[in-house]
Order: sequence, then C-alpha cells, then structure tokens
Amino acid sequence: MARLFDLNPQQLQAVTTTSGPVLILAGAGTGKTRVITTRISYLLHQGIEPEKILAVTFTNKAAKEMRERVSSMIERANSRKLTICTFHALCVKILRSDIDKLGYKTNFAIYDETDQLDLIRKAISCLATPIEKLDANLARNYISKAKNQRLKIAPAEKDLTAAVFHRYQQDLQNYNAVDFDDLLVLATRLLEEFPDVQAKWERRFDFVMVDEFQDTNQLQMELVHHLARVHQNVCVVGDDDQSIYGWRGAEISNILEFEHHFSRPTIIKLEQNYRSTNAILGVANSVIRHNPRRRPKSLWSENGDGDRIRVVQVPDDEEEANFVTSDIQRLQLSEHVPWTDFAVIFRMNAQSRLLEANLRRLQIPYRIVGSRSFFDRREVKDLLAYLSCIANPQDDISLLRIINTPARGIGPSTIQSALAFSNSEKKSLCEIFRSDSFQAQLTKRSSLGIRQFVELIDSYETKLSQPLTRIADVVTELVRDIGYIENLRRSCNSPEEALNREENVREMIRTLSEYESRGGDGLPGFLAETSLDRDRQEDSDPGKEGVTLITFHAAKGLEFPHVFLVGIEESILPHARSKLEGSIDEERRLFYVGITRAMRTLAISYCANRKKYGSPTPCYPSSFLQDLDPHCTEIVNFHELTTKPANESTARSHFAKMRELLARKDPGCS
DNA sequence: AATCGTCTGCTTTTT
DNA sequence: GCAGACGATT
Repeated sequence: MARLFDLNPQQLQAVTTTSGPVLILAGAGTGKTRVITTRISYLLHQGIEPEKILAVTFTNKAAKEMRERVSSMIERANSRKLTICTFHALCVKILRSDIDKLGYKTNFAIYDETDQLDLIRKAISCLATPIEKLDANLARNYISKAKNQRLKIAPAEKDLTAAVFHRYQQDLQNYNAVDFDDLLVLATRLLEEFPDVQAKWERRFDFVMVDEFQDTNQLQMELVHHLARVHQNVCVVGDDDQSIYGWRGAEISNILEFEHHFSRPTIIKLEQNYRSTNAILGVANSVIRHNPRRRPKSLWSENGDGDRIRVVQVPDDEEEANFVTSDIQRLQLSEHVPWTDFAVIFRMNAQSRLLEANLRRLQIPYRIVGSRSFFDRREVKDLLAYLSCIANPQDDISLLRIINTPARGIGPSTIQSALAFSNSEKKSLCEIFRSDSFQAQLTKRSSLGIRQFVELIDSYETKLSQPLTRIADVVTELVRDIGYIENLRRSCNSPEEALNREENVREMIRTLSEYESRGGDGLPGFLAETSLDRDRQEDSDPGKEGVTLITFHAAKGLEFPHVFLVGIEESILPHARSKLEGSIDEERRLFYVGITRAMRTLAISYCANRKKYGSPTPCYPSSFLQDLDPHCTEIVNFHELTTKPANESTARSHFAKMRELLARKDPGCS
C-alpha cells in the first residue's frame, strides 16, 4: 500500500478526500504525480474496483508514467484494469462502440494536422475565387477553434471561411475520417444526444481524475461533466499558474472557476516544493504574483536558500551562446556535473541554432527536445496511408497519398478527372476507380495502373482479413511487393538519407509487430494508436544524452539541476504578438514555468543586440525582469565573468574557450 | 514529372 | 536568413 506517512498534510488530504468534487492546486514541483498515483492506490485499498477508476491525462507520456508508477504500488492484475489514458484515447473508446449513430463507420480514420491541411487545401481550391483567397493554416485554426467552441455552421454560409469549414466537414464524413477535434466533439455529442450511450458511460466509472486540468478546453470540461454527472466524484489536478496553452484553446477558467462547474468542491493547495531552492522559488513567486487572475499560491521548500539567481546581460546572441556553453563547461569541469543535468530553455526554436553550433564546436553532447516526429516522416506516412486505405477504403486523403507512390502511371490529369467524378457522383475515389464509366475515358496506361492499384488494395484487404494473420508480416510483404525500398532509394539525395529512411520503415514494422505481440486490437486499433501517440522513438533512442535544449512549452513538467533561460528580452518573452493578442499573462506564466524547472542553479540572460531575420537589431530586457525579487538575484557583469577566471578549473575552461575562439578566427581552418 | 527559382512571412504545438 | 509554397521552366 501507498505510504501515507510520507505525505505532507495537504498531500494527505488530497489523497484521502475521495468523494465529491476535489480541486487540487498543485504548484510546480509539489509532488503532483505522487499525489495522483497514491490516491489511486488509496482508492483501491478502500475496496474500490479498479475498473471503476478513470485517470485522464493530456499526453501519452504522462499516461504511461502514471500507469507505471501506480503499478509499482499495487498488484499487477489490478493495475491492468485501471483506465489511464489521454482524453483523445478515451474518446476513441467511446466512439468505437457507437460512432455509427452519427453516420460514421467504426473503422473511421483519424486525420492528423498534415492530413487535415491537405483536405482543407482541397476545399479551398474548390471554393476560392481569384478575388477571395484563404490561407490554409488560418482556416485550420479557425476550424479548430470553432469545433472546440461547438460552433454550428449553417450549410449555406456566404463567408468563405465558413464555406470551407462546411465543405471540409462534409469531406471528412464522406471519407469516414475524423480529425483530433472531432474525437472530442463527436464523443461529447454521443453522450449528449443518445441517452443509452450516456447511461453506459456515466456508470462506467465511479471515480474520475484529470491531470493538468489547467490545459482542458471547453469540450473536455463538458466531457468530464458527462462522465461524473451521477456521482460527482471528480478530482482535478492542475496549476493555473502553469496554464500555457490558451492559444490552443485551453480554458483557464475551467480551473479558476471550477466551483461554477462542480458545486462545493474541496479545494486543496499544494505549496511545499520538493524540487528547487528558496532562491529559485523566491523569484518564481515574485514573478507570478503580478498576474491578476489567479489562485494565490506561494511556493516554499526545505531545501535551503541556494545560490542567487544570476541575471546576465550579454552584448549579443553569439556571446549569449558563448556564456551558456562556457558556463556549462565550467560547472562540468569543476563539479563533475553530468551533461544531462543542464537545460537551456528558450521561447522560439530558432534560438537553439547558435547554441547548437557552440555545443558542437566544444564537443558537448546535447539533445534537442521536440524535433519533428517519427510519424511525420514521408516514408512512415506512406506506409500508414497504405494501411489506412486497406482498413478504410473511403479514406481519400490516404489514397491520394499513395496512388502514385511508387509511380504506377497515374498522373495529375487522371487524378483530376477521378476527383471530378467523385465530386459529381458523391462517391469515394475508391468506388470511382471501380466504375466502368470512369475507366472508359482513360488512356490504356492509366486504366491499367488504376486496375492494378485496385487489385493490390483488394488483395491485401483479403490477406489481412484472414484470421491469425500477423499484420507486420503482411506489411513486410507489401513493402517488397510494391518495391517501396527501391523507390525510396531512388528518391533520396544521399546514401545516408536513404539508409535513414529505410531504417524508419523497419522501425515502423517493428512498432506494428510489437503492437500485435502485446495483443493489440487489429489494424484500426493500431492506426488509432499511432495517430494518437506520435513520439515513441524518443525513449527508444537512448543514445542521445547530454545538455537539453528545449522550449519553455516543451519544458513543462520536467526538471533539471542547472537551468539557463536565454533571450529574456522584450518581444521574445513576452513575445511581440502577445501584446497585440492580450496574452501577456500567459507569457508571464511561461516565464514562471521556465524558472520553476530549475532545481539548484538558475541563470537568466538577455542581449543588447540580436540578429533577427538576418540583420542585427537592438534588444531591451524583458519587462518581467523588473519583477524578480532582488533578494534572490545577482546582476552578473558579463565582462568580468569571461575575463576573470576564479580558479584552476575555470581557467581551464577559459583556455579551452580561448583556443576555440582562436581556431574560429583562423581563416585556415574553418 | 521533376527541378529550379522566386516570393513571402515569420511563436509556442500535449492529441 | 531561411524554410516552405507555389509557379515556370526543361
């Protein structure tokens, strides 16, 4: 059983208050995950059936971590019966059994942002006129916002954006596909409009817990409402001060006005921090205090005062990178701090370039968190598109992706006429391909290509419908059959690229094979899981370890002994656009999130000059810096820092830097 | 069908 | 200053 005596009084209250609405305001580093996992284990100990407990998270990573940590406290058989998943995965569960009520089939495809954008572009090209144009990305943002606010569009709206929205939604349904937002919209609709579905799900769980509640949007709130309507045993955990996804539709009022959504909740504040020194918490508190709309909290710890926070002005972005890297090197040499203990946090990904260059030069290992996902790779998307076509023949976006990959003589003109047919006959491309009237008007070559393609898809559909077939084996066969690897090699510019892409194909098949070994739920299940869990290679790629380069957003939830916040300048943090959009508070929370990542030391730097879009631009220190508690900070003179080595090890790193500088200026070795 | 060139427009990105 | 998108060229 969980060790309740390890908890502080507030944590204990959070764990043992199990009935009725509970709001746990968990400040940064206050043992939030421990509270949730202990609470689950406590519920089980009280005799609650594991099937009756639901814990919802935002990311698969969080769900996985939570399940692992609970598993270590309780019996294995019980932990398997718990439902711990993301909002989106929960919605897929709800939709799988009843989506037919809304006019979709259970083998529906889930479209990611790329598919979504393709489809929106198609709608725009159909509807836009030479006078009225629309940016696909803008349209996507609009559509996503509209869906999350549950806006209904009239079919005959004259505004182009609305027309595109309508067309897009129609296309999705025709393709038997849903986008990420639809997962929430449709699941909520099922619960609202169909009493039998509602009855099923409001009895399904007796205890509902939601992690990172400050990031929920309106729809997610409604969903939680439905699930907890009868018993009201809903426990939400979050921190309004760490709400940094407002721009993605997160509704901070869900946590700020929780008592309007669930009546008379127990509200528990966790303020004892187990991560940072009091100097770090001091500046964190002094910054976040300036936000007007918040639930007042003040973090403290028993970890002692620690070093003062260094605030460093540097001449320009080059010197900033130099400062960070040489400081990392200095600490590593003098105190044998492992590289993994360092993180550099920035507002924009573009800021990592100089840092990377510097770290490479000094041969310091590093990793960049948040680079493009495995599942966005061309070759992976291609294979998934094949599978998606086989699983759901209506999925035109996937079909279009692979119709001529590898090339089989089906060019743009053939595709154009197929699309025209499909529009006028209101049938999916797959059906059009089979119709004689369409085949009749084609050249021999394209007609042959189409017939071969249709046969290919049919034959693999048959293969996969045989019982006891391993999907991974069939895919291996498919890859060989269509000569995909050869095609890939031809389209690559370098042998390394080809090798890398081939490896991705193998990795993809491995993932599939692994999915089947752990008793997966067929092809649709695999496709749903892959489109909802897009970063597994991060942990399966342990070779990359070192200094972490990461954005403020991506750093939420992580901690590092030594942290550098760089580019803390007006118009970077807060970002220039936030002033126009009135989201300075969110920028301040972003700063707060960055500060509270640090465990032992924290350095904050800003430049006097910075290269922006190629040309040097003067910079001004962020207005947030004025709020830092002066008792916890020291202003560091950059000049002194780099010219006065204090002891042997700093001298060594200094020499290393000098050598490096000299090497850089030597025209002979660039 | 592929490739080259020019234009544009610039955060953050859990699913 | 660079990437991504789109259009014109071979």
